Amino acid sequence: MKDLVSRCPIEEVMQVLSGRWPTLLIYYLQEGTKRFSELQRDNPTVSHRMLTLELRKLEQAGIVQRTVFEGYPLRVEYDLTQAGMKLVPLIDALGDWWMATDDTRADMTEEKV
Amino acid sequence: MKDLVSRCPIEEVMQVLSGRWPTLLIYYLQEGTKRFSELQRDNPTVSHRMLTLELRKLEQAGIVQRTVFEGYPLRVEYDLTQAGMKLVPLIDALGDWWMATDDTRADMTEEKV
DNA sequence: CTAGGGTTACAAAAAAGTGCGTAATTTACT
DNA sequence: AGTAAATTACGCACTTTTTTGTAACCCTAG
Repeated sequence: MKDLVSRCPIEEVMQVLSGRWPTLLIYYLQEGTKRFSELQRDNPTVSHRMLTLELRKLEQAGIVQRTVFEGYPLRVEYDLTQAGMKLVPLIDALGDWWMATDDTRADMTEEKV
Repeated sequence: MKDLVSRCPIEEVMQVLSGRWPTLLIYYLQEGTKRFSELQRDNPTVSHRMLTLELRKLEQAGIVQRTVFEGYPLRVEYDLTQAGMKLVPLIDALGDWWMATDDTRADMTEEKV
């Protein structure tokens, strides 16, 4: 992520949501408060490092709230913020659009015989 | 883009829309039919390689229609498909959300003094 | 020594940029 | 008239940049 001085809101929001993890994390956080390790379990293929990086990015973007509970072992909880929750239906709408346009699309899943 | 066998529509749609160019290209194509070179002019920083790759991806995803007019110099036109046009308001909604949540966000644009 | 939630340095992989080549016709120059 | 150059939309190979993964280390109470 370089400049983020794009003047175009769509470009900016896509900079946050682009990639494999952001929408997935939002999806899982939609289920409720989650701890770091729960998110790891929800998504076994994300590396430890990516998970921290992406959560930080979402936090900076005001989508995710990070709460640290001091004490040992350390506990950190993640939730969607108000803004993050408002984003959920928009992302869902994209998923719905994708499913609805299934037929109009060259099948990208199989044709690699 | 590796497998795209994700079973999750959101993951799949994000695989198409992720990155800097897809939404931008959709935005410019929304203005009407464009030729390759026009899109290049609309967006001076995209390399011709990326432009071809991204347009092909959008074509495969059923978002963009590519029409070749034989003859020399070769002419190729790009438009949004019906499905592509339906996607536009969803992307706009993301932009609106981004602007609306401007205040709830750690300022990512300046703080690098 | 473990758990939890990291950070950091280094390495591998993926994505993006660069520049040359191509086609057939038109325009430009001499 | 003859040759050179430009045009359009790429493809291909190569290099650079960016992103992601790996592994090691940190901290502290129990």
